[in-house]
Amino acid sequence: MPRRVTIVDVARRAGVSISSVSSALNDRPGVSEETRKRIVATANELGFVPSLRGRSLSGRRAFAVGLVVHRDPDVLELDPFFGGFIGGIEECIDARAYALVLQISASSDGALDRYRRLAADRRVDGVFLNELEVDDPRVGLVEELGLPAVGVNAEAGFPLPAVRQSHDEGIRALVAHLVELGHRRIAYVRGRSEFIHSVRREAAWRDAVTSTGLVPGPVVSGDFTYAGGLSAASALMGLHDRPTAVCCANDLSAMGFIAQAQHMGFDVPGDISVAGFDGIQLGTYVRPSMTTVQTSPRRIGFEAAKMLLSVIDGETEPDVRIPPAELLVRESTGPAPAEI
Amino acid sequence: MPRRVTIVDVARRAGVSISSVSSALNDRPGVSEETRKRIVATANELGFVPSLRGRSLSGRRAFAVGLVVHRDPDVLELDPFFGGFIGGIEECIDARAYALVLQISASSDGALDRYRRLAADRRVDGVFLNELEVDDPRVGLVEELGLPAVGVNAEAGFPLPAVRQSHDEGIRALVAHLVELGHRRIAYVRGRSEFIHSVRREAAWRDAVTSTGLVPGPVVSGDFTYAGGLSAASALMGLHDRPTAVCCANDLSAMGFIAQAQHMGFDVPGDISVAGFDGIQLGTYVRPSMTTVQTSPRRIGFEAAKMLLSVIDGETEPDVRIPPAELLVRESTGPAPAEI
DNA sequence: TTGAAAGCGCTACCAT
DNA sequence: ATGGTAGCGCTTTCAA
Repeated sequence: MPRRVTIVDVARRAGVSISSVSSALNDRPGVSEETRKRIVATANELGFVPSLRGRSLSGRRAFAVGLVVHRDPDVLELDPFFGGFIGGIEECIDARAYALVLQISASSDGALDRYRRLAADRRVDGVFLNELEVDDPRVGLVEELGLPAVGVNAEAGFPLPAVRQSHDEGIRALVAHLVELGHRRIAYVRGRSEFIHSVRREAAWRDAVTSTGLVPGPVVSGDFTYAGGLSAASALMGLHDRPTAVCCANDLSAMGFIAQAQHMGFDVPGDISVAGFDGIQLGTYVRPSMTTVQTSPRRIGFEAAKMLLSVIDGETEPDVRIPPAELLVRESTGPAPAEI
Repeated sequence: MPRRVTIVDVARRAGVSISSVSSALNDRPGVSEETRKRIVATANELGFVPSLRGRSLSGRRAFAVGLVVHRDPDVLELDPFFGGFIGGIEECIDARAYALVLQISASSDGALDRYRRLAADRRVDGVFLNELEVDDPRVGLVEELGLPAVGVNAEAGFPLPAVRQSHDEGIRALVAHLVELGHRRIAYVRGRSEFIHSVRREAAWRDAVTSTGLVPGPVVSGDFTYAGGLSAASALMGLHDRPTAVCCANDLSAMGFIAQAQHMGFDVPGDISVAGFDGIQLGTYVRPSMTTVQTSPRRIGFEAAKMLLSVIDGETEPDVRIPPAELLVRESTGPAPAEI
């Protein structure tokens, strides 16, 4: 293993001082164009790659950002959201030679410790705050730690810079679509109410239904899971005045709902229209293919990363809005049954 | 933002030299028990957290390991495997204060560049080589880069240390299970043949079938995807001598297969028994619940991380074998139909 | 047992 | 425009 080429080697070879090399390579003023060229050439010739560690220690930067995923150890299959989200982050930070440090915290309280350690070790220059909860303790924590952070799909009044994709328009369009199909009893399968995006989606559904003059149908919990969707269907489809359409908080629970409804002998969408939320790949292929509201995890990741890097650079960033999630009509929604 | 507490502060406060502090805090010999205690106490009192950057620069360690996930940008929903795998890695490395750097490389050739950058930046001390392909170029690359690496589910003769979970026993048990149920025409839905685990599973299936004295049934591609499973079912179930049972390379394609078979009017498992591979959560809930061979991503991640840390420490590690993947009989497999 | 000091590789400031 | 040099915070010899 040959010794690493350092800035000293470049300086010596180019016949200049290391400070000139540093300035030249970082596009800082104070070097003549001529010397800069020579230095760059020498650096290339020698295959010089500045040491991240040296830069980190000196420049007080980790050149990395952190994402803490809060998942139960038992349910450690990552949400479909994360693939795109992380892909978007990467797409952005890679161009600036940053890296992503991923942490998975099994226990709920453990998550906060991860942020503390990340900060104590100065392992990252900033973090993403996603899957925000109501009164999320992380907000206070990052402030206390002095850790730059950006929120993802935060509620209004969120004290930190945040990127948001509105769900309201998509949900409104979905409800309008259902109403147009003749549905009058539209139920909702909610997610876990500690998450603000869960609360927000439900509120959007309620508003949308109400604003068409209808009374919101029954609401049951679906827990964002397939199993939750199954039991939600059992509950709703057993009702006396059962709904003719149902909006689910995410695609996974919608898939469970459809499976259980079919199992109970109902036709989808003949007897019951079911819509999901997220726009996961699978929804394209299942039968019936799933009507959903498609979000943009990749775009969100990209913008959040861009924002985080700016915040790290000390800029005060205005919030960013991603174009709203859009309704995707497929086969799981159809005309309301004539009678019931 | 108060200035960070450094080793100098601790040394001064404890009335010793910084080298003594370093030795004491790292459990190195050369400090009396008495001084060590005093130093530890002072460090705690001051809330001293050693700077990762200082340690990195001096100790030539990044205290991080890397995982490059190779995914198409369009299919950026992470494989269910990764959740558990990453969880296992974390569980292991967290105890040693290492962190995981995750990269997602959109393009195929880009993946190799990620390893190069990771190595050039000395951003990580080692990497995981997973989803190994036949003649995988990464093997030569990490050797050339001098980057410590461990393989995950590598083939025999793999030149680097590797952790493996045998699939053969599970697949053999699965085939035995099907044969016992009276199946004689057992087909296979393969994954993408560039992956060695894909090749390996198919070979295991073939061996298992052959060793029971039967002739292996038809093999079609399922691409590891739900959509692939759909088309595999179209192909196989349209055959004149169609199989009565089918083993799929993974759960996702099995789900697609089941959906399409049902759509074509076949009963699962009445007309066709379908088995998956992986043991993803969803398989528990779908109808019929899925017979599968359950792997241990978390355990694999844990052992791979443990091995990688050892390799980084310069130890020569023997390969590790995880207990074999086990057959999980559920509802998607049943007695072979009497006639056809 | 203890401590001084030399790195590690860079950035940034201050002379020249 | 250039170069010298003092950090950054730690580990690791090597003397004392």
